[in-house]
Order: sequence, then structure tokens, then C-alpha cells
Amino acid sequence: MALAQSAFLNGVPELLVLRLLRDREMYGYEIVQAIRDASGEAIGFAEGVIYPLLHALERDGALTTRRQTVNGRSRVYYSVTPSGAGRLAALAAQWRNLNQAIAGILAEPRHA
Amino acid sequence: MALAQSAFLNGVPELLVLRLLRDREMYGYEIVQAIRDASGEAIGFAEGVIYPLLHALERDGALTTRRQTVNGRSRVYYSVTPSGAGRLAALAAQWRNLNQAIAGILAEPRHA
DNA sequence: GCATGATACCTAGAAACAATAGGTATAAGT
DNA sequence: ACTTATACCTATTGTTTCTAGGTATCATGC
Repeated sequence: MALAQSAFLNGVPELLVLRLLRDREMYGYEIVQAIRDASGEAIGFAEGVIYPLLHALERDGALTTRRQTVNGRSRVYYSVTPSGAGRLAALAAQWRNLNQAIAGILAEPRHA
Repeated sequence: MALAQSAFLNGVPELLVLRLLRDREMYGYEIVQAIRDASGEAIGFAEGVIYPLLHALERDGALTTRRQTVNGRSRVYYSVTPSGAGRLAALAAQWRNLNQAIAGILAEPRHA
């Protein structure tokens, strides 16, 4: 039933994760909060969404990892590979394209 | 595997159908083509996506139907109910909100 | 007269994705 | 001692979309 939260979000987690990681390497827990913060609380993906996604992107060669222990807690830092950068570019272009098409339909009073 | 086509589209069919029907009543087959045309071929939902959606929206009271035969072919015209109009308003607002958040993240060089 | 393509409706089954709801473990604060 | 925050993880469920069919009428070309 939870319709409200799930609407429109397909593929968005991947796009945002790649975009954030393009600026600097981050670890999973950090990414979860970064999305919340950067979106002004408008978007909030749970850890159960982000972690599997990071693993999939690593498996696909879009991300690489580096393990580091800080204050007794183990962190897994992710970086975007060249392949991942290409993927980001493609997804961002797709997003803009789709978005423009939708915006057009929402705005126009059809051949009024 | 067909990743490219399915990306980002969650909830979009419903949003577009409601938006198009707000301007004037249309029948299913017409809607399929209207989306294709209005989006400049950027978006193309198959009949298998649109028809079940129309049925669901009718079941939910967002649309009403009127049957008419034209040139020996039976058409089912859909109109937006007040409830459907409210739903459209809510979805459109959600879309704009989400879109703004994403655009912000895509654009900013994070606290550079 | 027959085949093809366009019009117009429909549904069942599969696939993709996100959401939920857990689980483990360390550190810090009360 | 207990709770909260940090930091990782996965299995199951649920929603939605996609694929791939199916039926029938009408118009066109051969």
C-alpha cells in the first residue's frame, strides 16, 4: 500500500549514489545520510536500499572499494570507476531527457 | 536485463494518464499514442501498461468511463473524477518536489 | 477474395526495483 | 547498565512495469 513514498523513484537511488561518489569517495552509512541532507529531507533511502545497490554497482565494475577502520569501526569506502562515470553520464542524460518530456506534458494545455 | 527502458519511470504512467485526461476525455488506444506524441517519442508505454492502469484508476474512483462505438469499433472513453483530479494534483506536486531535490543534487558541486 | 496493417480492446506471467524488517557489532553518552 | 549513534549486512515482501501474447473490426493493396 505504501504508494506515496515509492512513486517515481525507479533508478533514482543509483543516479544519486553515483553522483555523490563522483565528488569524493564515501562509505555506505555516510551516503544514506548525505542523500537525506542534500535533498533537504525530500528523499530518504534506507540502508536496505543503498547497501545492496552499492554491492551491485561494485559487481558491475562501476565502483571500487577500499576498507578502512576508523575509531574501531570498519568502513567501506566506494569510488567511481571510469566505467561508473560513463554510467552516471548516461543515467543523468536519460533523467534530463525524461524529465523534460514529462515537464512538457504537465505544463502544456494540449493544443488548446 | 532491459534496464535502460525501465529506469526512473515509477509512477510516471499514472501521472501522465491523469494529466492528459484532465484536458479532455480519451480512450485507451488514444492515450498510448498521445503519450508517445506529446513526449516527442521520448516516452512510450505499451498497451499492456496503460490498460491495466486505466482499470485500476477506475476501480479506485479516479476515472469514470463511457462506452461508445465509432466506425464499428468500440471505444471506452475515460474522464477524470474530482477524486482523480485531487490525485493528479498530489502526484504532480510530489513529482515537482522530487525533481527539484534531484536536480539540486545533480547540479551542485557539493560544498566545493 | 485474401492478406496485411491499423484500430481497439484485453490479460496472464515474468522481471525489476525498492521497501520492510530484520540481524550483528562497536563506541559513546546518560 | 541502558540507550543511541555508528557501520555493516541480507532475506522477504510488495509494487509496478514489461513482455508477450490473445480477440475482433475495418481499410488497403494485391
